[in-house]
Amino acid sequence: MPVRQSAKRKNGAARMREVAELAGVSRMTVSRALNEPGKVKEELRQRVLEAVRELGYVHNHLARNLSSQRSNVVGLVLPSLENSIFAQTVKGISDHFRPRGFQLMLAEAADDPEDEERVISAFLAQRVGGLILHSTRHTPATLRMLKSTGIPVVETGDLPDNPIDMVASYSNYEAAKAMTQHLVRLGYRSIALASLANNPRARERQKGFADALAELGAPFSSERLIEVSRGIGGGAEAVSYLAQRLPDTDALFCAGDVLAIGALLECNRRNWSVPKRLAIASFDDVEIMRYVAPAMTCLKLPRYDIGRRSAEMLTARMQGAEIAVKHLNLGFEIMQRASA
Amino acid sequence: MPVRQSAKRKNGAARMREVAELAGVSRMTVSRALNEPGKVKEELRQRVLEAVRELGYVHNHLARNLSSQRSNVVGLVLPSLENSIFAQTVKGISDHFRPRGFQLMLAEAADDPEDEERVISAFLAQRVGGLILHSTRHTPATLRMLKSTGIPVVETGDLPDNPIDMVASYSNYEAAKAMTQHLVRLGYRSIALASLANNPRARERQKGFADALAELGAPFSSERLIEVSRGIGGGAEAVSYLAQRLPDTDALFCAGDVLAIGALLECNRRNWSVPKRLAIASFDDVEIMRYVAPAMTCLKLPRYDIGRRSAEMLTARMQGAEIAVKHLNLGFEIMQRASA
DNA sequence: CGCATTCTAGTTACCGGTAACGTATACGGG
DNA sequence: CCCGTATACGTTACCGGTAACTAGAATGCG
Repeated sequence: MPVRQSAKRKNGAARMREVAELAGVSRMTVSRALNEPGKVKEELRQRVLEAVRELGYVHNHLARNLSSQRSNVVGLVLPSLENSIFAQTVKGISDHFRPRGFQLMLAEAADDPEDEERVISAFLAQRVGGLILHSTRHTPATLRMLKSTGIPVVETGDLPDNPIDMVASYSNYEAAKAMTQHLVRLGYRSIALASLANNPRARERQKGFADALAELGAPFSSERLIEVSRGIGGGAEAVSYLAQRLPDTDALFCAGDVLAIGALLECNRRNWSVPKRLAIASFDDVEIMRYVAPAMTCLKLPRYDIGRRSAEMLTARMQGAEIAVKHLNLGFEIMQRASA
Repeated sequence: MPVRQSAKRKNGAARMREVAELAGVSRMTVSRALNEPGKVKEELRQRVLEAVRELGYVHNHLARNLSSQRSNVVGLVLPSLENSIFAQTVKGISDHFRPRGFQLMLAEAADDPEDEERVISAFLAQRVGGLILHSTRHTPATLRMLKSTGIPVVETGDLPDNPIDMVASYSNYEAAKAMTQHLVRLGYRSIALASLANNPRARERQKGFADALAELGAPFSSERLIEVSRGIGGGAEAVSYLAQRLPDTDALFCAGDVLAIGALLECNRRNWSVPKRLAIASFDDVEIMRYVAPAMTCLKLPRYDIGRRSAEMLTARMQGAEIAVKHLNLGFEIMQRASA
């Protein structure tokens, strides 16, 4: 006695062939009804959709992507999953992708190009259709892999000198330089920069800071580049360092929102009035910056837009379009508040 | 004149068949050399690996997953991508998955079950091998879909009454209740709770709060359940509300770290001493809680472990193991500090 | 009204792997 | 020495779709 096909399946998921049989059409018609509705007559399309509903059919994008040699999946590589700064970028990406049927694959590569290489290699194995890399430093092997697959890539996190493909970012160098110039214009004479070590973006910020001071003929020495540890404690370290080693410093520029909060709290603890005893400026405008007392002067970076625009460029290219402007400098803004 | 096979390919990626030819073995041997190294003689395995290197071959997991009817991809649904609270959970998941060759697909479903249904449906189309849902409220259609595919699912964010499959979480009800009892023990007599609206987890916290007060015979009325808007501003709203409507309140329990910070800043602005004029306790222990003045009394929730344990259970099940304990209550801790 | 063109749906082959089974060789024990 | 069992690799069929091509029907146009 023949067993009905559907009863044979270990896995409950219906296949397109069953939908086709139920609707009395060929598989190809089902495929078209789902992917290019305009190419199937309304009546048949309805029959197909009803069969889909009845069987609880779920389109198999694995098979679709394999067969069509395309992909609706995009890989995103972030330096850190814990830093809420990146959350806005992820949100921008996700907001763009969701209504368009793209999926986001996420991985972390802690500012280590070797790590990034492994992660990208895994993404390529999944045959992602595009990549967003929050990093501009890559191993030669990574560059080779990306070149040879030819998938669209957006780099962000900084404006690289030799982009792989597309870019959507602001310039860490320019932003740090602008804020430094701003502080000088405000009258501060002895400025220090606190930033994290081992981070290419932090290094660009240091360069921007140093160059701004040099151009303005303001006093500068490398001891004004303070490298501190991650987290709020790092901000406190910076202030303690100033108290001990550079007590004449009148402004501290923190290359990160968390550091700035840490510095502010440490000033409070020491009863240093901000900005009178020490002015503080921050690199990132998160919500709390507007609410602390004094409100924090900072750079406002286009975090959300970086995500949105990256996703836009990527989907355009994945759908075969050529992009007119491949390198987006999304700029920044200085939010002048009370802390400096 | 015959064209060499490799020259025909539009897409540069080498296929397994080419690796097989170069190594002088069958495709199957290549597949085994990559997936079950023990089943291939060392010499052949080396030949295969060399061919892989020479051709820059990247294993196609799309084809692998389709053919093997398995999947190395897990879907994660979060209520919000912007809330840094979830970042720790994502990190826990990612840390577990990465060394094991699993990939993470991410999507947002803003505490809306309909939204979640769409997202899950898209994940099923991608044939994810498992799901982690930061939510315990689902549509009937969602439950049907998940039941029929039978893939392993971990719910988190709260302890649900009728779990779909596995659970790894703490109890919002119990946590809120414990903190409320703690505040009462500390001597506070007139306590209010600030939380967000339209959020099932917030509702559980309200219940725990109300029940704790009821059991202790402490005064309670529903006007002590303050619903505020998201963000730091929400915390300020709560304090303003108390100032106007319930000035005798001596402790404010904030159902979220951001609200607590907002409340604290608003108290500073009003020159209300914390905890003397108003004690504040928070629901989540983020780094800043230890550093604000006064340091914030709060609940410490196992955010990272939720991610790690969820991923552990999922990978075990995806590899065919049966799980002894499917429902994990990961508990919480009260961090007694200075703000209450 | 006849023929070229467009539309619609079906057929065939293939995407790039793996499962299941088959076969030859090596091995071990009675 | 023979046979049962591993071991190591190959063969065949299939996973669930889509591209490219084909054929028949409908439509447009001079």
